[in-house]
Amino acid sequence: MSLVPVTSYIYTPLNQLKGGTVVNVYGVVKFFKPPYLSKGTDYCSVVTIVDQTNVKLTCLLFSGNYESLPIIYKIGDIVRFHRLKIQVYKNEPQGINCAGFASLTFEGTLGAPVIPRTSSKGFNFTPADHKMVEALRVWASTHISPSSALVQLCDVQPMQYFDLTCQLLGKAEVDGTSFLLKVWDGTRTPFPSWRVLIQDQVLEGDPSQIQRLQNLTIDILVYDNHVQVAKYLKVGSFLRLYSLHTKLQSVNSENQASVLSLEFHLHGGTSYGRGIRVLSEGNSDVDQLKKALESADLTASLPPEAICQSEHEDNLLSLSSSGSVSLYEVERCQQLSATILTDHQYLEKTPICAILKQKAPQRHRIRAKLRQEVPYEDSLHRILQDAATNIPDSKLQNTSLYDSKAWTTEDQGGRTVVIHFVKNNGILPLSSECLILIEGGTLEEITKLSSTFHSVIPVKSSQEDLEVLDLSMPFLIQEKAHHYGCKQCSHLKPIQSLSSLAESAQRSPSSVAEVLGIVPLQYVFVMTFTLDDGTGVLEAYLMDSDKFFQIPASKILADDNLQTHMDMIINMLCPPGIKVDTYPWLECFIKSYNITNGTEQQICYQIFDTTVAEDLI
DNA sequence: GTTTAGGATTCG
Repeated sequence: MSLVPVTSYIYTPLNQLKGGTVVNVYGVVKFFKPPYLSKGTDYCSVVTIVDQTNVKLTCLLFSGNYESLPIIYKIGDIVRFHRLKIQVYKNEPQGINCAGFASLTFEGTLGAPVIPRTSSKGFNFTPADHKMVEALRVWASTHISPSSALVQLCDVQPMQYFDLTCQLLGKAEVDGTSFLLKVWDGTRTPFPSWRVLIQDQVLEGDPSQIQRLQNLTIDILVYDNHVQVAKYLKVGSFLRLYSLHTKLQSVNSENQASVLSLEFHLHGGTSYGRGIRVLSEGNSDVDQLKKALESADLTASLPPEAICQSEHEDNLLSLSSSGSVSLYEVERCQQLSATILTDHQYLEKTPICAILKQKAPQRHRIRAKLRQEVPYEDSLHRILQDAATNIPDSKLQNTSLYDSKAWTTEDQGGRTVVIHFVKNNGILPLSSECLILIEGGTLEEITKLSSTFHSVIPVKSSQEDLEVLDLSMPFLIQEKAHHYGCKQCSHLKPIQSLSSLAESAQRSPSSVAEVLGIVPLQYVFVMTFTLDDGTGVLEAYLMDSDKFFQIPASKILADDNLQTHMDMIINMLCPPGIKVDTYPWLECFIKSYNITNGTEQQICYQIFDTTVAEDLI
């Protein structure tokens, strides 16, 4: 045993971590929450790193001293942690700081100087460390999506989360739960910033500077836990605000014209790394910001002009003055468009709020997101559940048309299920050729039965005869093919009408529909898209046989692959389980037209000449 | 000396 000072540290690759050990690690920051005051006594920072083994490690770092937590500015930064304890949480290794924890942080950009950011004094840094940082930079450049380029205010879009690098010009207390920050980055937003009402005397900052830069200055409201942080920020300091949220609002001004303004919110909580961090001088992003401030377009700070829809329609057309899409780095379809236009590319974009104020007929190009979460299976479940409360009538069982068999479930509140096996000339066909009617079945049961029997019709008992359910429900199910009827045009006939069908016709959806008085829906995708671009919401119809989805509507019922394909497209347009804000953008052409509904005039919108982008299908 | 949080957007 010798007491020679440690001159070289061993760094454990992230795929070799064992619970209960204390290790030294290097990694690229994949996610982080800037230090914030925890509910306990310490500041907390959550940092997820990854290394060349492609294994991730989430670290919980606590300290009573804000400065001693890693000085991470953005995703892609490289960190070195010494004396990190590895524990196991939810069956995964997790890092947590322990006595003697120390960190260094480096910019992750290839070629940038290797200068550690740290509060540690007398830290050890060798040529081997230098190499380690360089190696991680090289690896990250091909394995980590390039760290999000700086989003400037001229690039921001309505309805977006992004990180903003800016200088603080003014601040003011608004109320207990919100605080106003006035900031700028030298560029001008595509829509004028909202102005948060405050009492003049509470604004801290240079009023003449704020006045001079008013058209380059935005108002940000920060809430809840961020208020404390905001209070102590120094006017003039350089900041990064993480996961700032934009929202475009249409506000009626005094003269009744609508004025659009862009709101900036830093919501409460720390989800997605929401927070504020003061950037130190010498940071390359601060240098870049300073250059932008110096070269700020002073013509952009000419007298105020509200963008007014009735007078300056043209000003509204472009959502981004730079014409570029947001640089916040996510999948292609989230920032570009999941759809492409097949014609009329000359049309410029119009915000929905402007379209809603115009007369029909018109043609517009829009960029919006689907708003609805598709309730498809849920609504089928609901219709079937409703139908199952209807008590099957034993008088309607075992007729000349069908043989019936009834069950009562024991563990489901005595739900009764009746299956009626439709006969052919008094004889039951083989199950693979048999049409059955089902009362009280669940979607799972119906799906299962449809794989055994040729066709399934969900029914319920009514006064005289069985009848089909709500036409929101398929009237006929054949394996995975769901056949729907038109709610408006169908005039339902009793189920006994099936007895007029010949054997082969019993299995044909069009024949079944005809005798039951159902007008089958034509093979056209008919959908209502609720489109939202942050300025307004518009309901547009899509009536499409093959163009939009590039799937022939007539073929989809019979083709599993096409159905899967369609599901994928729909899931891509409105991914289940995520918020609308993160849905992909859709660029669409819509045309407006007038309809008369009784005495009421109404404007409707239909999507045309738009198709789902090919690289997404 | 212990707890904090344990990534996974607000709803103002």
